[in-house]
Amino acid sequence: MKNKKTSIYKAKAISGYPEWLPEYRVIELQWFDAIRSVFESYGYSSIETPSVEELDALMAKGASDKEIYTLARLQADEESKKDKSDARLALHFDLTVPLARYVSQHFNNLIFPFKRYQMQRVWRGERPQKGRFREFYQCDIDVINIDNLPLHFDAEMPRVMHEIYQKLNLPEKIQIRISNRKVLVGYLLGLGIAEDMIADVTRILDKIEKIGSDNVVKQLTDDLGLDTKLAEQSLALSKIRGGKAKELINAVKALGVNNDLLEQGLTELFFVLDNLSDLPDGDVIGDLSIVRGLDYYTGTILEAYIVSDTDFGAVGSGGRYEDLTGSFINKKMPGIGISIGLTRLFSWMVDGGHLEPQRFSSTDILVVQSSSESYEVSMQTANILRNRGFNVELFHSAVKIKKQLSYAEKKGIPYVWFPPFEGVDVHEVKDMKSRVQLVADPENYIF
RNA sequence: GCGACUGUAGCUCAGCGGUAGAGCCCUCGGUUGUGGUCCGAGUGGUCGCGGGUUCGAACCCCGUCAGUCGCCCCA
Repeated sequence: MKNKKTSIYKAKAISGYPEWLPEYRVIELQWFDAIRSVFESYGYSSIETPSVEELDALMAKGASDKEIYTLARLQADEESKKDKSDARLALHFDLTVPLARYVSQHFNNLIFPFKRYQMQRVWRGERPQKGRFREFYQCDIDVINIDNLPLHFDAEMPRVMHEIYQKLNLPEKIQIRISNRKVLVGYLLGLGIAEDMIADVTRILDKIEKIGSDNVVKQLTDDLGLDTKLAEQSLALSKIRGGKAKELINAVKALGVNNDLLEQGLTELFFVLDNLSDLPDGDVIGDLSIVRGLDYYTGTILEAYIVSDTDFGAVGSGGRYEDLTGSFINKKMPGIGISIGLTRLFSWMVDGGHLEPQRFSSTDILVVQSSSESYEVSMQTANILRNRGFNVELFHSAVKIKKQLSYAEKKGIPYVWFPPFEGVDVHEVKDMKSRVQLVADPENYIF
């Protein structure tokens, strides 16, 4: 190994691309299992779509403001770059657009309403930050149907979300906040705000919790030119928040704005909140400051936050879209879906020290190798134990027992097995925790 | 894309103009087949990179790259 230091590529983490040590990865896998079992308990089917889609497909919904990673071949020369036959590929930035493509493509083979779950990495080129990654897992469920989709599904989504957060053993409460874009948009239109300003106004209203009411009014007036009264009226809706469906609806009505869309939205929101009223107080609330991305959501919208750390950002979100597949197929297909931000939530747990590191490996038994001549007997012993269903590791060289025990200790392996060796013709097993060592038969020893 | 701060050993950091340091980790040892402690020894650094100032730069200046946090946006 004459590698000159100067030629070594210094190992370093790439910002925004998280990875965990084995003792935490185990827990991440447990999370996947827990989430999957809840998804399946509600009858969702699993699919997986490729990491890439054609760039045109990803952009079809006009989501061009997302930071999309495109793929390029290192060997691509000028000639092939001009080759139009190669469609440009890009990494998906969420799982909803791939779903739309998938449903359109496999339309004839799917059963509707199509309920699917998908747990995959997604990629976004945004600048990394605390809780914000460039590569991360999203765990999604969506229901998509032809022509119309019952409102019951709008209530099922937060219920599934709630169940998952319960299952993950989190140290802090997660709150699911629900609103309805028809309420928000209808209210603002009813106030007389121009349709083409709705997006800008809602974007600012969304910041109420982060920057406070005064600053919201300031931005609405300074940046958008709303007069102070209109700004305050706009804000009035966003201040409404609460658990009881009826009171929430009445509070909106008390603002005295009349608009058909608003009425429709209130009816939907009431249905959803009322349906969830059996859940513990504060776990699910109506919150009219919720805005969500403006791309395709049209009805119910929801976000989930860590109550003690809302600045950390949403750890789950979702909503209803009137027509998801419009750009892929000539059918109207409404849907509703949610996404659990697994990586964000998991990283919060790791960084906050909320996770108890697990064993480095799942090895149950380490079989000692006494000498190079005894390799055969050690291997046979390991096989016997492995055939009985245990996870067994055979130590990789005949070094001092001290080193082999130390290895087992560090890896958290609970048992060390000593096959017969010179002078001793029985097997022995040591319980690392109690330090007790006994004569044992690998064929039938009960651990 | 914009702004603030930070880059010294594998990790956490000290040093802040005069020949590179600590703790942890790792390796070896404290005799015979037995791990968590303790003791001793050792390996390991282009002080992010490139210029400049200076007799002399890890330290000062400029640039650059990277990281962290915030804005934007979002899981």
